[in-house]
Amino acid sequence: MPELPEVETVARQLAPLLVGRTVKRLEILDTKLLNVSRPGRVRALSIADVRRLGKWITISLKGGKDLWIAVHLRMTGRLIFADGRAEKGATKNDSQQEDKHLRARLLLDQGELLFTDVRRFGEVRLLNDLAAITPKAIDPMSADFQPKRLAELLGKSKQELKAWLLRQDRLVGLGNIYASEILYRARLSPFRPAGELTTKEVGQLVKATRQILVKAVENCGTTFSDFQTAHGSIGSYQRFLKVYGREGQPCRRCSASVKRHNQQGRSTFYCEDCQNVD
DNA sequence: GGGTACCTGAAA
DNA sequence: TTTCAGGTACCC
Repeated sequence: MPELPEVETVARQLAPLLVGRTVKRLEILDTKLLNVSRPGRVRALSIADVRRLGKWITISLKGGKDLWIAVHLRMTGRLIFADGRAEKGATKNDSQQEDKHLRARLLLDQGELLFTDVRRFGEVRLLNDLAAITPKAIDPMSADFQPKRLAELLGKSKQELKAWLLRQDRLVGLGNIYASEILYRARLSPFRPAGELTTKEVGQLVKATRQILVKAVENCGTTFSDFQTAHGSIGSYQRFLKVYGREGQPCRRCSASVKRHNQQGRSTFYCEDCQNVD
């Protein structure tokens, strides 16, 4: 579920809620989360910082030895802050559903952070440093993301552009929704060989990527089915999606029917006319 | 590089 | 019953 804008949203919302709090303990409820060794180490440390690192959310703990809690949401992970007071709005049914998928919880001096994950692909790690999860690839929201740099990365790749955009070893953070949206905005075919873009097209790609990501972050990401922000509310960028999930509906620019095509086991949405697809 | 697997649940 | 899902690790 979460791509860069959703992860950024969660990190930004969690920061003011968590920074300065003291950790009481970390409870691991899902035996699949084997990467967390000696969770007792977090006890009495205070939270100094919360940020996004690629698609990871890192919580930095200070006091004695430095430690980081890192969370990857994968497809259906959620990090929700609960202030401890009973939630009047939530029905009993909702909370029971939530409990069923509760995989870990971080208890604080005030409130707690809940990690829930339906499909159990998500990860929680306890790290002494961030080396293992620090991406070598470029973050498309950073100042390093420039046309010249992207052109170098694209090189002479023959891989289809949509598939190339999903490769986290070149760019970190794009996923299946935003890859389609970005290509639509840049008016580029998802099937073009990545290394054959002209200089002008690489420029369009950079511009479209920045614009889409900025607007998605401003709108707290996209909620299709699962995604929730740290407050348990949903994102609103789905209102702005031009092609993703719109198979058979008219293109908002030219009215041609939006197409869906399976590319390496994943759905790609596009407009044949606007994106010059043969 | 491209398929397949990991897991669960909702929708077709 | 089958297909699909905001991700990615691991196999040829």
